[in-house]
Amino acid sequence: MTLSANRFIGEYAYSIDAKGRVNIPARFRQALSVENEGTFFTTRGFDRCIYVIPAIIWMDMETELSNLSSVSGINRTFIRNQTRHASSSTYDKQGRITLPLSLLEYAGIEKEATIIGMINKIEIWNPDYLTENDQNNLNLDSNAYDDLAGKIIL
Amino acid sequence: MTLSANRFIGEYAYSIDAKGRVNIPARFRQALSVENEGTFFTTRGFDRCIYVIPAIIWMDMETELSNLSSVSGINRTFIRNQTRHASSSTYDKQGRITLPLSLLEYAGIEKEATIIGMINKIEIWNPDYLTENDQNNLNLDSNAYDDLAGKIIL
DNA sequence: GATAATTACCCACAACTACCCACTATCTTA
DNA sequence: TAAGATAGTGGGTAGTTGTGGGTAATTATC
Repeated sequence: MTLSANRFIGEYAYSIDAKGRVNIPARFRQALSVENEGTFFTTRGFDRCIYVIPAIIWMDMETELSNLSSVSGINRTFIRNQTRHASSSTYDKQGRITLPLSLLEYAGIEKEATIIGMINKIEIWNPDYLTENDQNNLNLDSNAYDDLAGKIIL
Repeated sequence: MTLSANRFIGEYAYSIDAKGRVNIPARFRQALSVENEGTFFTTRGFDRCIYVIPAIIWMDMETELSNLSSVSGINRTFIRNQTRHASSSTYDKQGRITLPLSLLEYAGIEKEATIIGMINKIEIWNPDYLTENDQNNLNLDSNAYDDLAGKIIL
């Protein structure tokens, strides 16, 4: 089963319950926690969404951060911004994770959530923001989109 | 549980009580005191904040200091500046630490404090100074920030 | 050396979180 | 098609976490 280790694809619709729990698609669960006993990391995404990141990938990033010299002010600010919204997490017996309230607010998620596989990480969206966000990106830079499509073909 | 030993991430809001005690986030406690029975060190941060440093990391720094020749005046000054504001500490049964008044004054902390995990150490901030500080750094050096973001990607 | 001030240790309680169990719907397999 | 397994959702409970305050022990002051 090495084929799809840490490779997430597809879109899923789930609900958030009163305790802030979301289901992780069954297909994602194994890859999320490979070799790390069910541990992974959540943080803010570049867009207005939540990132769920496999431990191996997050740890690499952490290691790079720990190699930055604390003497530089901008390094310190960068480290802060990388870690402040992040936390490690595990899922419960039913395969759900509890999302911090701060992240749910950031992503504007209340009851419904769309989960998208982004190859090496997972995104959790407010379903409305998702389509809106991508439409905006397309409007701003449709040429770049076509370039990518031209290079990365099926 | 080797996964996140001595790896501090996340942001937490706590209050300082009348006795100068702050809670240490439960998730940090174990990593803070690995192999040293609850002992760690507090000192001034580079920014206007308080550092809380695991014993293992502090001891490494002490060792390097002890290798500096005392014949050099600048070495002596450097050693002094590293140690004069530092002290060792432990937490009480509820997981709190008592911060020296001098450090609280240095960081301008009164009732509210923001605690940030900085991978291998912890920072304690006056919530107002924190955002102000990082905004200043960004204004001064946003190019360097973008460079870092380009290299260290999620 | 007696008293005041500070610190360390202990207990108490409310809020929250993690863990457990239960139910339904869907998918798989015989 | 029936039966079992898996997946998604909801809720209860015990343990943990954050916060306040009291008392004894230690340190400082006169």
